[in-house]
Amino acid sequence: MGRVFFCPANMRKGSNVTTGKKFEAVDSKVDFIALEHSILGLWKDRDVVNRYLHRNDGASKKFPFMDGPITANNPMGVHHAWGRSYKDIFLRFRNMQGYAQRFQNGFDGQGLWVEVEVEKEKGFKSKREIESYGIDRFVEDCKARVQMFSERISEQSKRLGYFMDWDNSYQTMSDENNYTIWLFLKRCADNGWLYEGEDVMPWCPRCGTGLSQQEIVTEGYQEIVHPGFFLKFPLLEREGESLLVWTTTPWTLVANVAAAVNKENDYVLVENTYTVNREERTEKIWLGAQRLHVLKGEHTVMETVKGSELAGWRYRGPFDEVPAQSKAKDAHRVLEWEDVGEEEGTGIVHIAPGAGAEDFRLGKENGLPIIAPLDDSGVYMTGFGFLDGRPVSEVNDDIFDDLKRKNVFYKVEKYKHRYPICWRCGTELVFRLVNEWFISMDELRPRLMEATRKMNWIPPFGEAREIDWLRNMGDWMISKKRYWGLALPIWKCADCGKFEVIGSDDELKVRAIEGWDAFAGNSPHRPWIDNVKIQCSGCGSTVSRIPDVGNAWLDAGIVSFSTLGYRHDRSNWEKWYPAKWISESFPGQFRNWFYSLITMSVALEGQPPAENVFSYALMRDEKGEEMHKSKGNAIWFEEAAEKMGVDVMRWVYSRHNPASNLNFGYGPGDDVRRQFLIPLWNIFSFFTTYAALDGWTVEQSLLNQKAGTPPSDELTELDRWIISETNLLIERVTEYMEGWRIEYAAQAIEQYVDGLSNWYVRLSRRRFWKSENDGDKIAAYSALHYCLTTLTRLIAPFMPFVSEQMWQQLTVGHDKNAPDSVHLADWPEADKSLIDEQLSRQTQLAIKLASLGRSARSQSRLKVRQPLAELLVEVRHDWEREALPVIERQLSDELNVKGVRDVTGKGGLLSYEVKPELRSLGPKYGKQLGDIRRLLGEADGAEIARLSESGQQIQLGEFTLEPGEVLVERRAAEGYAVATDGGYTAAVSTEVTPELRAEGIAREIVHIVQNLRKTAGLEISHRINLGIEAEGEIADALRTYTMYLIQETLASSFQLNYRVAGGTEETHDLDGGKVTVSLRRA
RNA sequence: GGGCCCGUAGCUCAGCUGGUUAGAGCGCUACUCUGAUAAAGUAGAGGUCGGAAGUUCGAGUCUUCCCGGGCCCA
Repeated sequence: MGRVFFCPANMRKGSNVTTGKKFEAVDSKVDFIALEHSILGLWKDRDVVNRYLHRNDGASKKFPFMDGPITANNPMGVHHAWGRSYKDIFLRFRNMQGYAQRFQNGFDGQGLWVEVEVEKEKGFKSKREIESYGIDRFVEDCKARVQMFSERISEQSKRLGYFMDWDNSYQTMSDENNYTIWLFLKRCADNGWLYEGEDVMPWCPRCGTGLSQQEIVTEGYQEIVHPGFFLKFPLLEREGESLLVWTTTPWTLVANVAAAVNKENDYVLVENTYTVNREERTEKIWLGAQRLHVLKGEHTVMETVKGSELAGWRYRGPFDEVPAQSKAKDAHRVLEWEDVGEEEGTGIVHIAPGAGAEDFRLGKENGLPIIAPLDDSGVYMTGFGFLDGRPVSEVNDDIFDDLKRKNVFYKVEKYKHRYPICWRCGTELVFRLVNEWFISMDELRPRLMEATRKMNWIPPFGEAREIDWLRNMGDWMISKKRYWGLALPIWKCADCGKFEVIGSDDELKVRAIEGWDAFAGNSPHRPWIDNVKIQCSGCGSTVSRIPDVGNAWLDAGIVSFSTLGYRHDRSNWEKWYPAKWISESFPGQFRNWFYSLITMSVALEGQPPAENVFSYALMRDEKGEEMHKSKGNAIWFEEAAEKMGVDVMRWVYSRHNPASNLNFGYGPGDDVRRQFLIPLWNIFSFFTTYAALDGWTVEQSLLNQKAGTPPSDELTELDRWIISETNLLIERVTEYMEGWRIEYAAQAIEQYVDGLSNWYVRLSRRRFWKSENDGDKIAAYSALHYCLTTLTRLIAPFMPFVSEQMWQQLTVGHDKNAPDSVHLADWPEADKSLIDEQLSRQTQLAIKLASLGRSARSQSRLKVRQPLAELLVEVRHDWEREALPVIERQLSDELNVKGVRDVTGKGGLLSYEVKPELRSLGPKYGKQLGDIRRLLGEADGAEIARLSESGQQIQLGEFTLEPGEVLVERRAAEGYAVATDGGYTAAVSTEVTPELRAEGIAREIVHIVQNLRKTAGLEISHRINLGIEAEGEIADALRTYTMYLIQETLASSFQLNYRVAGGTEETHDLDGGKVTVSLRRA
């Protein structure tokens, strides 16, 4: 090694920046949760959050984040904390790198979810109750709820260590947000994309509103058991024959218009004999050829035809007598429909275009009449006979009886399937014919796809998911027949039918012909906005707003415009749009926020709203099961924060692969605390304890630029190694974080900490412990301090609390240029000149050989305290042989041997004993086995072992043995204990000479004294008076190693065969005799 | 029916563009070591990398098909 001058770039801030401040010892025991609270106080006292938010205000490079609004309807759970940790971590990382950023948090507050909670609070069960309570009061209650939970979530987020501009969060319920959506909707109308349509929609009878496609798919399906009704449709032109149909929604039978078959499939006519009420009955029934097993009783197949033969047949419907059927009953016939399958039911499908989404489409294609049976509360309208005025949920039994009476009932059996339910109240949905407002997607769809492909999706399969959604989705239904939400700015003339979209508050004021004064001063919500009337530009009539409110994803989708002053402050908007990145959980957001954000951005500006989309999966409990309040396995944020600690929580999140579900709980938290956080803390505690003891200060650091820069030979190989590793770590973590591979970054840090703890510190302990303040000791302090201060900044984004504590004690006041919070510090930059790949590989080799050496020692049954003469190693590569002298010291220290010898290629560490494998050789060779046994004994065991293990045949005199026909046993060569793995071998000589034995005894005694010091409650720095009573070889050893004993145990005085009066004492029975140790603080 | 993801040790998962003998943590047992460590080390196991075929000098990794699980759409 040449003389290299050390001066790490990240410490090169100028001369004389250090102070003579001493370190304060840190206890190895720590209460992380108390620490977190004290750090929260420190941040407050020093105004750290504010200074953090504005530290890059003047920066030329920027990295704008656009926050997806969190629903302000409930307190935050640990699953929210997961997503918010990602946001905070990447924001902190970029902030340390010096990018200007946006720190605006968002709250989502309009929509049915809030209404449902307020209804629960008030005990409302229907829309009528809301209206009699007063829409204005109800809306105010919704606003208040959102306000309350916004504050609650803000407080929780602060506890999480989430640094945001909390006083400046945006609200989707704000006037600005709503009016910006008006602008968007007007643009849609101008482009001809906005229309009012009739459709059959999934409908919640309790909430009295339709649900959009997006809403159903999230949590919208449940396994439900329904009655599967089988019934007969008698055919008009084929006397005595019936179609057998099946339905799980008997309430739709009254709206039946047609029956459908698949023209490709086979259908059969059967003569079916079965018993009803002890009476035998025979009927002719048509059904799918693959569905015969649904029949009761006996059957005989009479005829088989393709479905196309059935098309056009007319039948009598089950409810032809009710008035509402008057327009349909003569039209009942069989249709062809390719979607009819053979997997369930009878192969013949009942079609009710007014009560099913697919039915509606089929009806339109075939020009069928539509019968719509239900009102908006799920109650039958008039014209449906005995069903009139009855709620849909109660009619199954009566329909059942009625069909029996009409003799068209065949049978009923339970049927379990996935059925849509209301995602907020759990009510089973029905399908209803309604008028709703839509944004047409035909023109937008290709543009949305193009924008989606331009974005960088993390994980990459997100793009495919979004594209798949865009390909399959229908038009966007944006209306909702509710109260609390965006007031759709659509005024539709009752007289001429013309509708107009108002694009802003100013425009409305100009157009208003009445009601403006009643509205002015209120937010643009119901009921106040509904006062405002305009004049129809078509016919001049006075026009009211439609009563509908908007889909909540409009609210969240507009934020890339509304939060940036798109309407009034273009330059600000231009500065921050489009976002550099956004982040949400992916399972729901492809069709929700990602979708609406892209749609609105493309519609208004023709470009993607963000460059990068970082998304993540779902949280489960630690057993992998879904978390549910009712199941009792949900974890509240506050509880987790105070029990597990926020740093631990955040590290659990950080080290996890975001693309897969996270099994979260106290078990995994505990693992992180024990395996990562405590070892990390212990290094910190170790450093401060000894630095305080020795009075070492940063002024003395070899890694600061000072007059006479120290040459590298002050630093050991070990120091240079850990400094190299530190710079490698900086490189890696930076690269991973820039590539959004947060879990790689966290795992790299974990590996580094493990190496720092279990190799660097472990092997350096003696350097700190020895009493003289020499160059080697100063080098050790310098290296370790450098590592810790660098590491502190690398972990700051992930664990803001513990990193802050470490920064305060390692840097603040020691380095004059250091900011008073780690979160105001710069992200470290790697100094490539300090990275030594060769040294890295060499040390890896040392770690591997040490592991083998420990294994060998453990087989020798000799304690590591017993010094041994030498370690013999075999390695595989030339560079490894050359590296051995470099790592010799590390190995001999770690394994307590006097020297390391390279025996690569020399053999001899192992001897092999080969025996015949009798089970296979016996039957094969019979009596010749004796010869084989003899020949094997004479042969070269090592050579046979080699052949056998490389799968080659073995020539043994006249015999040729297969590789599996010998058994190889390894023995260590005489006088050695051996361990081998993957071509590497380590052996220790097991011979203990009298000299080695004496040294071993001395070390044993030191060990006993050290333990006794602990027992006596002495601190590390206390000096003692020591007395030992012993005889024979123990006494001899102590005489030889008196100086060693005194140094190691900090003894001011030592006397052999003496008992320290009034001290602590212990007697031990050693191999060489009894020994009594007594000591007392000097 | 279409799209996406997943299948590696008892459990939870790593394994990046194909490359020596597939790893970690947890869990179990035994032993060792310890004046930083509530730790650590060593050993014992435990795997036909879901299955089959193919491409290749070489496949956990690429291709195809199949099986199983999950999510989404229809």
